[in-house]
This record gives sequence, C-alpha cells and structure tokens, in this order.
Amino acid sequence: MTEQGTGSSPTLLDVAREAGVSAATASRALNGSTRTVSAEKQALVLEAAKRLGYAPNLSAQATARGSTKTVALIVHDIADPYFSSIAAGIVEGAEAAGLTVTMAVTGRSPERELEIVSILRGHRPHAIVLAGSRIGDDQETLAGELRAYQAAGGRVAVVSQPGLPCGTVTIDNRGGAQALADALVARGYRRFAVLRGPDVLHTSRDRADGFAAGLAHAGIEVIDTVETDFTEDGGHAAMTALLGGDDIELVFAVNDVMAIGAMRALRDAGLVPGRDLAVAGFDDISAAIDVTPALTTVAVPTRAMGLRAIELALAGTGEPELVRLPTNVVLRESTPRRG
Amino acid sequence: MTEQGTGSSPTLLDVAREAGVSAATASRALNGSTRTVSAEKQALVLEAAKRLGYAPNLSAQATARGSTKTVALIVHDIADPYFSSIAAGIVEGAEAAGLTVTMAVTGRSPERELEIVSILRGHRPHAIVLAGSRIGDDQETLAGELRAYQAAGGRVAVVSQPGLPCGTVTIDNRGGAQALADALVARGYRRFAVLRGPDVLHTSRDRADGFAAGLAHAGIEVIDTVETDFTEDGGHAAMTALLGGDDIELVFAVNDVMAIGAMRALRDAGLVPGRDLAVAGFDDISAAIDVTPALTTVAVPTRAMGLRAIELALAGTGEPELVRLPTNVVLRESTPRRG
DNA sequence: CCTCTGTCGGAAAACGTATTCCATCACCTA
DNA sequence: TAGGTGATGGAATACGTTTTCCGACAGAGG
Repeated sequence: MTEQGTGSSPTLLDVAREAGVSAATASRALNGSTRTVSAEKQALVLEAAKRLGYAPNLSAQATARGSTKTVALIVHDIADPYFSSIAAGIVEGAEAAGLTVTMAVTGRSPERELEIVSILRGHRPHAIVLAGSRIGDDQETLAGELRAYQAAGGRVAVVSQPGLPCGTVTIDNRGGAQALADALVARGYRRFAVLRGPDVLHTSRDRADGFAAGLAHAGIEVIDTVETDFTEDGGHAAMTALLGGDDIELVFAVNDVMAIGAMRALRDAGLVPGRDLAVAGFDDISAAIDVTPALTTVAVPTRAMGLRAIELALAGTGEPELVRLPTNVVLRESTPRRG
Repeated sequence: MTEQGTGSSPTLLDVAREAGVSAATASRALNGSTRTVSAEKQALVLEAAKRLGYAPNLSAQATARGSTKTVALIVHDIADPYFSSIAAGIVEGAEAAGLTVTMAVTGRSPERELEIVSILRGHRPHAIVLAGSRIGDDQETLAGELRAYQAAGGRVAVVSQPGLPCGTVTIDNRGGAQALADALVARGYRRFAVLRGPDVLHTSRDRADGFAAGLAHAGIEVIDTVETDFTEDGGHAAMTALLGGDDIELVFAVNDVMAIGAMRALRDAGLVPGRDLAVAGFDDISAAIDVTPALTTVAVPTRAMGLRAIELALAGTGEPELVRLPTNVVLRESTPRRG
C-alpha cells in the first residue's frame, strides 16, 4: 500500500503505467472480458492495482458500459418495520447478485414519489423496485414514467401495488382481511370498528374493504370507521377518538403498527386490551408477538416479498407478471374467544 | 411527452438539437452554472427537455464533475429497528441536502464490512456513513481504508464507533449502562445477570462493562453472563439457557431487541416478566413501550444520531470530532420497585 | 518459403456530461 | 470612430472507463 500524495484516487491509467502496459490491457486484466490476456501481464496488472490501492471508478465504468450495477429501492418510510423488512429482503437479493442498493423514501407523498422516480431514472439503475402502495388517481403518470424507463432498458418490480406495467409481488389484502373477519366472527365477535389509513393507499382500502366483505357474509356491518395516519401515533389518536363513541367489541386496524398504537391508547385510558376491547391488526411485524396481549393479525411474508420482488425485476421479462404470496391469519390473545 | 422509439434515454445532445442550441448551452441552461444564458434560449432548452422526458445521466455527470451526489450508508442489519431508525435520520438529512443514499448491509461481519467500504470507494460517494460498532482487532485496516478515501477528498462520519479518523457521533454507552445500574440498585435489586452480544462489538462490551461498573459502586457483582447473538432470537435462546441456573432477580440485556426476546422466553417458560424476573434493555426502540410489562431501558436518540452524523460528514472538516449525544434511563414496569 | 489462422497488445474512439477556451457581437467611453 | 469591455454562444477537450479496430507476431499447413 504505497500511499500516494496526489490527493486523488489512482486511475486505471496509473495502474497501467505502474504495470508497464496499456490502459486497454489493464482493463482487460482486471475484469476479464471476452478477450484473453497473458497470465504474465495479468499478474503484473493485478499486483500493480493492489499496490496502488486501486478502486475502479464506478461512475466512469457506468458511462462507458451504459449500465450500472445498482438497484434503486423506493419505500414510504424506512423506519417502519414493514418496509425495513421488505428492504432487508431486497438488499439480500441484490447483494447476492452483486448489485448495490440505493434507497429513497417518499414519506408517503405521491408527488415526492414521482419526483424520486424521475431523479432515480437519472442514475440509470439496473432495476427499480417500488415498495408500498400508492394513490390510485395519479397512477397513469407513474405508469408513464416507468414505461419510459423500461423503454430505455430498465427493469421494474413493484411490491403490493397491482396495476402497474411491470412485475408485481403482492399479497391478497382483501382475502386476508376477509379470512380474519371470518375467524373473528367465529370467535363470537359481532360489533366491530375499523381504523383505516388514508384512503389513497390501496393497501389500506383493500384491507378495510375485505374486512367489511367478510363481515357481510355473516350479515354484520362495521359500526364505526376512523381514517388516520398509517403510523403508531395515528392508531393512538384514532383509538382515543373512538373511545367516547359507540359500544364496540373489537377494533381492526389495517396494519399492526396502528393496532399497537391503539392498544397503547387503551392502556392510557385505563382499559385492558383483549379483555375490555379486542384488537386485531395486519402484517404480523415482529413486535406483534411481543406486545401483551399478543396481537391477532394476518401474517405477511415481508422479507420474502422483497426477495421475490428483486428476483422478478432481475429476471426482467418485463411482463406484468403478478406473484401473489399467501397470508395467514394468526389468532392470539388480543382477541380471546368470546361468550 | 413525445415517446421516442429509439429504446434508449434521450441525451443532452438530443435536447440541444431539439432546442436548436449547442450541447454546452443546453448544459448551462439546465443546471445554471457560473455562466449566464439568455432567457430565451434557456426557455427553449427547458421546454425541449420536458418534451423529451430528459433525465440527465448522473453517472456521466459524476465522471465529468469528478464528484457524485450520493451518500453511502453502511449498516449491520436494516431490519433491526435500531439501525432502520438511524437510517431514517440519515436519509432525511441527505435528502435535505439534495443527496441520494445508497445502502449496504454487513450482516455484522467485519470482513464483509471492509469489502463493502472498498467497493463503495469505487462509487466515489460524497460521503460515507458507517453505522454500528465493529470489531476492535481489525480497526487499523478499516482506518487505513477510510484514510485513503479521505485523502481522495471523501468525507466520512461514523456512528457509535469512536477511535476512527473521522467525525463520530456516539452515545455514552458505558455511562448510560452505569446510570441504569445505579437506578436498578436504588430500586432494590441485588442479584443480576447480563445478556451480552458478541464480544467483538464495542457497543455490547461498553454497555456490559458500564453496567458492571455501576454495580461495583454498590459492591455488587454480576452473577451470570451469557454471550449470544445481538438479535431477538439470541435473547430468547440466552434467557432460556439462563433459566436453569442461579437464582437471579433481574436480567440486563445489552439491547432492547434481545431483552424483548428474553421476555418472550420467560413467558414461554410460564413466568411473568417483571413479576417473576425483572428485565431491562438498552436503546428504547419503539417496541419497548408496547410490550407488557413496558420495558425499562436507556433511551438513545437514534434518529437524531443519524441526522447528526450526516451533518457531521457534510460539514467535512475531516477532524475526528466527537459528538456525544445524551442518553436517558427510562424506568418502566418491567423492573418494579422491589421489597 | 509463403500464406493463412489465431492470439495478444496497444492506439483510438466511444459513453454523456461539464468546462475551458475562443469568437462574436453589442455597447460604452474617449 | 477606434478601442475596450462585458455578455453570450459554440467548438473542443477533459473525465475514467470499455470496446472496437488494427497491427504484430507465432505457429501450422501447403
């Protein structure tokens, strides 16, 4: 490791000079192209590179090759366990394929998301993965942006947002919520309230609708619905608002984070979740099993979804193939058998 | 949005041609350099760019400029709430500065981390942020790698790993654990066990040492110590192993995730955490307040740490400045007053 | 001995952008 | 009106790679 005083990284040319060969040969020796290089020169180059501490300039590589080794990931909120778990799956899959992951967060703003996709296109990533459902209205603009990217040879996959022109991995939100409703009715519950997220999020809408559909089978209607933020604080606020109202037996929050916020609100009000009022969520994040009472929910294979999404993107058929991963109703103590 | 059939993105030259100007003028019009461009031509270029759906090739920009608009983030495990919260702070700070974040995951392997830093250097990012303590042995190799990067004009900040040649934001792990120990002794506890992570992690070692030091003040020694994974499952396994052993009153796990795993192990064994055996953690992740009994822990401002780290990196003085953020002992029901 | 074929090295062009340098032009001052 | 000055546009070059193309050379077959 001869330290160099120049103040800037050694370039391929430096390596070539050090090894006494041309830049072309150095390039070929370092990333074994179709062309062969004599073992002798190869060794010379490799040694020179190591001696100088050479790290190829990936930007330059990218412009020369016209393609990058990165995957762009877009999530709503990386601190949300749902998304960070998906992200973990994507990172795992990407690194296995020798790709690095770049990440951007939308903060659940559709405008920001569109802006990000546009910026990211500038990176010319190998693939783009969008995680998280978005609004229904603007879908066409987003689809256009993605199509433009695909036309230029990019690959796209989305998680839990069917209807875009690309590979999609999703779960059956409606069906899962419906199965949950069935199970809860079977446990003896009859009077339900729903905590839903902003209506522009497909995930929220599908789960709320599916739940209502499940109840409808049994001739039951949802008594009360509150729309709130998709966060723990949102769940807390909504539950607090709900407390003064109608007499209900069970609150279904469209995701676990909100459900946990709701449970906290109950405790803050001096009530015992599960005993005084049952609570159910959706996602089965790792915290669901750790809260007390343990949360009844619908298990979603988040990490697998991320992994599957990146595989789908890298396969790159471009077909709007739809992969639907199974969900599982998990009944726990937050919804004890009733009556 | 005239769709183009070419199959590849429009380039700056396409835009220039469309606007009837030279490439130089187009470049100047689009990112307002030192040079001025007549308002008329500027409008022409901007309109042409929009019409073609032009997105500048950031790789090419980077090679031309010699610098990128990205920040590289290295974390141990993005699904861990501790790291995803730090990541959220970093993304927030980076996006505010108009930078995009690229992310890599080490899986807590020091070799992998070194490898990643080396690869990342190739991206020539504007800054590198390392989050998560690493091993003590190999520190010199890592420091060398970072110094090489800095010599080439890169900026670095690390989170919770003092001793590297760059800006560092950390918390007082020893002091926090010591304060926790003091508080627990004051609550009447005398017989302690410790669940610690792999010894190569500074964080784990400092917290365990600090806790022991706090007890030593009161003339108390730790009765039992188990080394385990830094994960929830690790905590679960270690707690299970501990159950057959000495009679203890409180288990301190060096992070919340492990503590929560330990609580689950207690419940699995038919014991009630807090009543039969007290549990304390470290980090105050959001789940800490949602478990029952709520977890006694030491609050760490993770998001602020990320934000502060990116600020430190971007300031770029290169000084090994040390920012120490305060921690707070939070006593909750998992460690009720004793006796 | 001559040509043909295949291997290997290097010179040069290409990738898409930023920037330096030069030319032009209008305008102002003396 | 000559000369200086500031604004503005474009040609050319630089950035660090990869890749195409060409030439040199060695060995094989006639």
